[in-house]
Amino acid sequence: MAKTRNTKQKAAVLAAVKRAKHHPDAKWVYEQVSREIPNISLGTVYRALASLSAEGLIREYRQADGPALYDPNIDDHLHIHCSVCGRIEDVPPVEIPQDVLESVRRASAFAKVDRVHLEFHGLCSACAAETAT
Amino acid sequence: MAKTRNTKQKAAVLAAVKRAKHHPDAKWVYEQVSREIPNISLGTVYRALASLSAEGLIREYRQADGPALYDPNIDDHLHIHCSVCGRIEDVPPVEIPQDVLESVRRASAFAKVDRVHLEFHGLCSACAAETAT
DNA sequence: CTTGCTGCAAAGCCTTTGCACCTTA
DNA sequence: TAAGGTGCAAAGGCTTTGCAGCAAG
Repeated sequence: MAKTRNTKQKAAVLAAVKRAKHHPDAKWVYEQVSREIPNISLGTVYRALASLSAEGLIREYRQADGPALYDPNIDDHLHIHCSVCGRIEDVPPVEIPQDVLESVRRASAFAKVDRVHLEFHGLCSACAAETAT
Repeated sequence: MAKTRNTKQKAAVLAAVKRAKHHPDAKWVYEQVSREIPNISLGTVYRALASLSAEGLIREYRQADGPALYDPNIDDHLHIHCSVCGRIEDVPPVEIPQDVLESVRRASAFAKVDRVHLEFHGLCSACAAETAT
């Protein structure tokens, strides 16, 4: 890995992501960091986010729709999405049994299966309460 | 659902997706259909794909990176991606046990968990053969 | 005839990138 | 002072959309 410098921009981006109480996107981070460094550019935010992800200090979470999200939580975990409001919460990892992976491998004729993407969708309690109304 | 008309454009788009031996994107479909209907527009292809997906005749498969893919196979199934060449193959569905879903629901404090997204990544046999060389 | 569909082109959204200047180590 | 980072703005990839004319039912 190429050596990376400590700049105030990158530090501010890291701090912003780390203090987020959700899974922010680049725009949110940009707005946050702009308060401290008013002339920072969005391009720099993207570059810092990419660099921090590569270093493992944050996690990049690309979604099928919408912008990439950045996750301050680098521990192993999964996500659940509320289908109504879009809220995303962390949940503990779920293990897929080896024999299931093996059957997937056989069904696909792949040489190996090394990664599984698992994500949940549901209805968060806030939206459930509103719906009930 | 609003009633939808049968146009030759839509029929040609459906036929193109159905005869695809892979998971085509809009551009591929556009190129295919252009042979029959040379002046069809890409916008129409997108609209037809959206309409056919809504009708359940094909399946839309949005990826985190790259274009949306359209799947001629509407039976319940999952996908495995080769991390080297990007090839995508279908695999049979994998059931997540109810008690696992329930523990996810509890961990997230969601009212319910109704959908699970599961996808595999690995190394396809063709790429494995090349790597071995 | 009515209303949805089409072709065209423009715009939109998110992200990356080229470049000249600046700053870190 | 060398090399990576920054700001700016432009471009890029993919998709959607406004509009006026066309065609299916």
